[in-house]
Amino acid sequence: MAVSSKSAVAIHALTMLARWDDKSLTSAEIADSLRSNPVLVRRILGSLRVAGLVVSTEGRNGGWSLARPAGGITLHDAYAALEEGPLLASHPHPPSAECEVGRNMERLLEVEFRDAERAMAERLGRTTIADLVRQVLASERDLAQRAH
Amino acid sequence: MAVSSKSAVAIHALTMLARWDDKSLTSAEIADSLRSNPVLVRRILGSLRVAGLVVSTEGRNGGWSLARPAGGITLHDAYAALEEGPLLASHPHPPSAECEVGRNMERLLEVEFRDAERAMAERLGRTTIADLVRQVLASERDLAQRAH
DNA sequence: GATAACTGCAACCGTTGTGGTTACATTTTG
DNA sequence: CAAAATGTAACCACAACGGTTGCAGTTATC
Repeated sequence: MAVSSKSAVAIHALTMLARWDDKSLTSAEIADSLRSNPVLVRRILGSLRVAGLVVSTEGRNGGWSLARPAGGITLHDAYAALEEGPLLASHPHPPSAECEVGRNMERLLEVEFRDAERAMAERLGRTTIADLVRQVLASERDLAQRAH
Repeated sequence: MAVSSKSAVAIHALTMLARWDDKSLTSAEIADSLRSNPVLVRRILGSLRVAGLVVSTEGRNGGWSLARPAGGITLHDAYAALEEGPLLASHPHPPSAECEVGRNMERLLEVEFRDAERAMAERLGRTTIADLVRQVLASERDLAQRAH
């Protein structure tokens, strides 16, 4: 378990905002669904706001809503808004330049790791929040049908 | 920076073992190149041994060597030997089943995250330790040539 | 204008993982 | 036996995470 659950929480929240995009949701409502804490939710949504994915309004009847259509927000957008820096960490400190391998390793690894990250980012970028809402609605439809 | 630098250290060590595979290397020699500590190196190489990537011999003149040809060891092998569990963490605890989104999110996210991880793993699996040794040797050759 | 319902934010807390280190038992070679 | 190596356990400082309390600021409603 390397990457924190912040991205999962963010995607969950974004999906809720997209599912009920006729109104705005409060951090308390989202926290209820997550079985978590309003402050935690506001922290994460705050990062999403900085990234331009959501907007918030203060005061009574305030809350959160999407800043743009759910079809234009990918899972990678959420990930990138929360996780900074490279996914795969290189050496904790520069290796020895006296060693034939040491003086080349950092540079070579950087290329490999960057490509690996890009592969993951590309995959996350293929799914949008709108896709998830569609899947949620489809699941609920199936569930209702099976109840007969 | 989400994934620890253990994988980077492991790949560095494996590349050294492959570069000088006529002899065995000690944890102290590898630690020198990493500017790190022999105990740390033994810890990480210990995991690689469990994964069947390297072998060690105790006692005087002991040390470490590859358990199989460097062309058959990929960067993903090293990564998998050290990092356990999913890369992308899902919810810290199960969301509310009362929420239409909550009761579907975990299952949907698991698919997305697993696919993203697989994309990264696939990329890491394309490069072998032998590839890195070749690149190190090529760099050194260029460097020597440029010295004229 | 007071009150209620929100966001925004700072300050903590306990837990976990990381990188690093010391110390020591064990194994093997010279 | 002595030297050189692995194998481990124990510990430390640090950072991040998930969570929580408390409170200031903002806004709609009565």
